[in-house]
Amino acid sequence: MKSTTIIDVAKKAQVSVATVSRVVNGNYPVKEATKKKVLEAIKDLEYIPNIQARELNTQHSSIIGIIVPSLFNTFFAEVVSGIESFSTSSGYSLLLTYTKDDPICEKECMNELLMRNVSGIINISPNTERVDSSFFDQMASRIPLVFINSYIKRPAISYVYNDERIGTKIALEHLVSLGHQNICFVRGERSDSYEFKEDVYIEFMKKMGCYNPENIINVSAGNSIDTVELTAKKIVEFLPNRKDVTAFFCCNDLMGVGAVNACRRLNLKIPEDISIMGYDNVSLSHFIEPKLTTMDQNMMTLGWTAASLLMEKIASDNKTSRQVVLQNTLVLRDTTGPCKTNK
Amino acid sequence: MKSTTIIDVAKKAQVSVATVSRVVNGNYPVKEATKKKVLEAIKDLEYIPNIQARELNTQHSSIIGIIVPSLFNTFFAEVVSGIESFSTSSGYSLLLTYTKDDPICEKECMNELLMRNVSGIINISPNTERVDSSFFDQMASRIPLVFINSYIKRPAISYVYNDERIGTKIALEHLVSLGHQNICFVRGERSDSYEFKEDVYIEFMKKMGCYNPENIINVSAGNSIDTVELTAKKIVEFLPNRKDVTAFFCCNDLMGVGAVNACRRLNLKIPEDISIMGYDNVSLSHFIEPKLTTMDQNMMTLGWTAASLLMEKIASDNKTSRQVVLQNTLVLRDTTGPCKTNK
DNA sequence: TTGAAAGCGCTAACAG
DNA sequence: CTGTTAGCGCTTTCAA
Repeated sequence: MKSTTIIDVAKKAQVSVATVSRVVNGNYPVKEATKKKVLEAIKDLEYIPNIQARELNTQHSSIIGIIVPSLFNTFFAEVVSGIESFSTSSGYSLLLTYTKDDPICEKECMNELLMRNVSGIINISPNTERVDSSFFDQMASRIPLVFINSYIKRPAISYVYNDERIGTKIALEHLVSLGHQNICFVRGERSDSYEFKEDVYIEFMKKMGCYNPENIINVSAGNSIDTVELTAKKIVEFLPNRKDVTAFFCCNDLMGVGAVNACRRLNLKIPEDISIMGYDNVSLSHFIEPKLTTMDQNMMTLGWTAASLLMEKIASDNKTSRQVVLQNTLVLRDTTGPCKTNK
Repeated sequence: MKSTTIIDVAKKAQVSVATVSRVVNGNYPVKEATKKKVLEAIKDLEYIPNIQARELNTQHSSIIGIIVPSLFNTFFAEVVSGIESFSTSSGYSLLLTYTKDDPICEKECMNELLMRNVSGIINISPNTERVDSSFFDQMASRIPLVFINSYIKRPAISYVYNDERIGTKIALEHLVSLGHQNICFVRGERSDSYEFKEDVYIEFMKKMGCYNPENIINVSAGNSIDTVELTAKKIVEFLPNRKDVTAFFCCNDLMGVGAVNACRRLNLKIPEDISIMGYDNVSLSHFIEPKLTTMDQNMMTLGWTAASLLMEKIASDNKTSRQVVLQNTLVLRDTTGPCKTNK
């Protein structure tokens, strides 16, 4: 499987390899007649340039490394699409690695990408708190790094994330504006984002004078294939004993959909009897009916911005870092409505 | 951002680059003391070998190119996970490209991967009928190619696919066994898999003596974020004029969910009034309620097998090809039931 | 057990 | 405008 090289083309066209290189890259003047000869030879030989060799030479790579926990959660798939939409148009390709939610694996991914000489790395939902942060500092000094939705900040790394504190508040205010007071908080375990949201929730509810710690439900795994069903079961168990609850705030859309399913099983009408807020606005949230009211996490923008931040970093030879904060916006759909008891 | 090279290590350890290479690769004997010196230098300098240079030299690559239409349908994400589970353990990385359902783009992806010198390409759901098949032959002669769920077969390409003909038949038989006769076929455009499902459908319905070309609905984009809604709208339009239709066979689960939504909007009870079959068994199919009856496409196995077939091809220097056929199995859930008019 | 050196395919001075 | 040549970082003969 020996492939044709620039030398073969040069021989066939009876010119030097430099000339071939010139017509391929179009970066230096070449006489029209010569160019034609070369182009012909390229076509005859079905020559395709070897980018690896080119990039070894130019000391420049056009591959972006991506680190995701998995693609199973469409949140990540949507972010990757956002990255792709930016990077493809700038001539970059995507090298994809999986952490499987394992910090050790995450380190390996980084090393792997470094060896492959990618021009930069985008890490979606890094496990910063579980990996020695000096590791990230060290990495950041070697290669442009952009983190998406990371909670720890290091000076040499660029970040894009949503302000989920404000987003949570907006969501809760929406429910309150509809007259809800007994709002149940549904979360998963082991993610800073749940902690943040819970903090905001507790403070908010206390200020309203209707905080009740029993209204916090933890469904354990928050991003697994089982999250929907886990949530549904928990709520089917919980709700019958808590008739006063009129709304659910769910930390992500999987939980939101689980809540919808639970209420259906309990023969509750949505949103007449009970209101449900999701979070993320993954496609699932509008695939189901009633369509889920949720907070948009701007996945496409997240990915797109991450890619553009990475380009900035590459352009500045990794000398600059920047942070971009996006705002979650309320996506009003069919699962929230006026509180029954206040009608 | 100059990174440390093998030369730096050699200098620091006061040995030749060849020796460093030997300890890095562990493929030739090196005296213990020397090895220790080198290892120390590597650690001090935080040396990471440049795989691009290595592979340029060894004429061997350890990257697998993947071509997907998009990641919006989790079908693809799940297949990619299957590929990943095999390839990572064999030391291969994944270069991901998107066709956006565009045959031109698909060709570009192939070229892009070829230029990047990947060791082989896995194409998930190729668009074979719209691309000049000589293009694929030509590609196959240059680089190991594995197609997943492809329609056309070329001798130099390896294939894994589900026998969707039999699967489609099983699905249709399931509907017929419930008494359905006027079964509507819902497909998208531009994918081989729709074509052969339609073939089977037509033949099947003709044999039953109830084929009606008007019962074939094309929702256009079959794998986009809009597929669910597109399908729902089409069916909401279609169904009121076709009261005789009692069941839908949908070419994938996105369409299946769209059909469920449509029937709900029309106040039809599922499965009492109407039955719906999906196809794929993506997670979405059991996230919604009623949970979708569907055909399992073994996405993980599909991906895993594709990767192993690719390894075979690489090992044989692209001299051998093989085909693996998997069977779709019926996943009985809540959206199919006895035909009303036959009750 | 080690080093010197050729070369993987390509680009970019430099010289003509 | 075009050819010659020196590498990019690495592996691997071939000699020592």
